[in-house]
Amino acid sequence: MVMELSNYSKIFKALSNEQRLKIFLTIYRQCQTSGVAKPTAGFTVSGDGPCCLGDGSIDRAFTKMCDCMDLSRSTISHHFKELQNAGLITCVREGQNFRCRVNQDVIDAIKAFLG
Amino acid sequence: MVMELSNYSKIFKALSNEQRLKIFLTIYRQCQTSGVAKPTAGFTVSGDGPCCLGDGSIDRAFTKMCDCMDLSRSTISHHFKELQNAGLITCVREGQNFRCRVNQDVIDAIKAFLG
DNA sequence: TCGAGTGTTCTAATTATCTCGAACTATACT
DNA sequence: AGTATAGTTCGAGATAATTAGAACACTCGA
Repeated sequence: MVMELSNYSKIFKALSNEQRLKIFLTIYRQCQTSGVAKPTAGFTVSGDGPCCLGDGSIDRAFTKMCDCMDLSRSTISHHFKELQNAGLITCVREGQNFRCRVNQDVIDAIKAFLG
Repeated sequence: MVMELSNYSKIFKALSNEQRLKIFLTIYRQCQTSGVAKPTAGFTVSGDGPCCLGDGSIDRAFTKMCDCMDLSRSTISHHFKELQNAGLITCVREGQNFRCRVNQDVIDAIKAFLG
């Protein structure tokens, strides 16, 4: 996957906000295509328990995330859009909610980019 | 290497600016500890030739980077500081100049973080 | 169809980032 | 010492990011 440098900076920017990074990790860990939770290695989140989404999906993500992240719906919506815009996640509507998944290609591209 | 989530967002923030990312790549590709240029995979830089630093080191980096990146010395200095602050690079003074290297541990931590 | 729940869009305020230029400090060479 | 070269710090302006709240639109169940 070959991208412009500006794409990479855009991706890094999407992950540069701690709240947004938390959202991304929630999706990444709980909503893998394999259905298996993929633990993201080597980090701790001080003062925070696991996000309240624990049913293996991120249905009703926005509202639930509002509760556990102390951010408004509009802010969470904006963060989701940023992540989508960077190509990191894809969301498809399922009724009232969304089903989101991480684009593994992009993750792999970042890792390749970093050597 | 276990870090707080905030450390990761800090690292991503450091790489989120395209100019700074360009600086980082210049160091990464030309200043590896092995002494071997490490090509960073999977990206193109539209409209830009290779950075003018082509002698295998980044001596006189600031001034040269000013020339080829069209940024002032103070701005470049600031960007270097950001990269150091995030732990991505380490710079030691050598006379009038600096010798910089990328902290491979941090790069590896990012890759592990991304699964 | 009405109400509750969910996500979006717009607006606005606060805060942070990027950048430069000027003045400054440090080093090297003569 | 004097000069040239290198990088730093400070101040300030412009631009961008973060966030909330209000008003809106969509979906589902009764």
